[in-house]
Amino acid sequence: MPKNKTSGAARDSVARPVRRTALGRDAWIQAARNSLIKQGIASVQVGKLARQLRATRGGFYWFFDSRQQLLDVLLADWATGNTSAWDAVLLERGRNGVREFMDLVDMWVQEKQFDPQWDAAVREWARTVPKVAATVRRVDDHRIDILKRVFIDMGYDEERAFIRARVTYFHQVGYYTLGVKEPTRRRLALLPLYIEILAGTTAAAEWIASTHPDSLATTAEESR
Amino acid sequence: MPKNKTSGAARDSVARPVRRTALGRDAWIQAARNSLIKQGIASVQVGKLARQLRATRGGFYWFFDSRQQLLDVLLADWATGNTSAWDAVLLERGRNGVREFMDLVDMWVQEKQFDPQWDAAVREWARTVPKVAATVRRVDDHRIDILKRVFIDMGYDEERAFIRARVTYFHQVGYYTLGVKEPTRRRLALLPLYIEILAGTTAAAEWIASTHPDSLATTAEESR
DNA sequence: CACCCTCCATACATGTGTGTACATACACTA
DNA sequence: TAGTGTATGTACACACATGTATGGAGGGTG
Repeated sequence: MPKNKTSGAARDSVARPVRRTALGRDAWIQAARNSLIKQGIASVQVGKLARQLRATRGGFYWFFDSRQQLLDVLLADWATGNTSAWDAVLLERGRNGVREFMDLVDMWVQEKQFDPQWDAAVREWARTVPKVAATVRRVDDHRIDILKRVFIDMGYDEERAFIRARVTYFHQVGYYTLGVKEPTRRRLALLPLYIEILAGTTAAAEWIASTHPDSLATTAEESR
Repeated sequence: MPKNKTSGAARDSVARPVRRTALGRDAWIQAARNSLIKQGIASVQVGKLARQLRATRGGFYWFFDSRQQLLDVLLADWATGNTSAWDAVLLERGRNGVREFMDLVDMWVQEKQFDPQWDAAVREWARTVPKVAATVRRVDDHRIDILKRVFIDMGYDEERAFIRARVTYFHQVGYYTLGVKEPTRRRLALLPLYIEILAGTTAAAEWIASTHPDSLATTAEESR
């Protein structure tokens, strides 16, 4: 057993500043979520997170028993955190169905309140881990059901509302899965055409005019 | 250097039968593709493939310089192999646009000629590897362009054809990304409703009747 | 039959990730 | 100021993946 401990700095000391406040459990979780979203579940490694946090792996195991436990937390966080915005739409029910639908559309266009990249990352994760797949499926079914109610409020019968909910949701998932990057302007310009197909109504123009008065709806060239 | 070689069986010899014929390069590629589709790109490991093939890693490096080279082949194979069916649709152009559209729909419903799981696996892979993402993007754009031409043949103007192509393609990607599993019967029953929304025509019923006379189009309960 | 080329097995070196043991620094309290 | 719980650093053991070096089995061909 070699006891070469003359120098306090070991091999992997990389200019680690003295931290005044403790990291805390949440810091590890946030770092993990960011890594998950940006580089996939395989990149969520204790050592990598430690480097990002300017720390070593030692502290991690104070908060978590194992890496797997962290992953479980990550999944649970997603299931509750990235769907709450959906539920809000149905809280004020009985309004015009079109209005409810536009609230969801607004959520997608703005990309506030819910993060499509987060969705995509978890979906990628789910493809190879059954437990994750089950959770994602629950969330998807829930969201589709919300959409279905919205279409029912718009006057569609059960079956047609279900199909439109599916088409709309699948379309949105595909849109983000393909990573389409368009400026908000362009997105708003195309919006009426999307709405016409998905919702079967042309009542998108005045909504855009009222919520985004700065958009001139210029139909520019496609710029995915 | 310990020379305990009394037994010919080493640590990783797992009842390996004497192989009469050589594996060949294609055997490695096929095993890799299967593993990619079923368990993701991270599972494509030289050791794992060797075990599946009842061999050791030794032979692999005779055909490939590195694991990366195998992955490159895998990507190239997908780009050419899983899109050829799309191109075939446009070879006999000038037919009825509805007919062309139905050919694509048939491809999706039958899940022949192209493998949605293969698509999903590569898409998952693309999310974290830019080079793969670039290839997937090229393929996606190409397919969307094909769909656009089909809609133009149906009578839509450029812009509307483009949007319908997108909605249709995104919808399909989402459908497979979510891993919806339905019996073909159920799928055919819902088809007219899908077509009505996506293509804006009700000309799906007679097509189903002519190509799938055995389907009674029973609108059963949803059974994702 | 000898030879050679193809293909595969074995052993080794290396890198990297996880989890555990233990020492240690810091803050807060008595 | 001594003490206690919280949080982190350091070192070790282990597992496993990649890639290299090298020997050898086996079939075709002169």
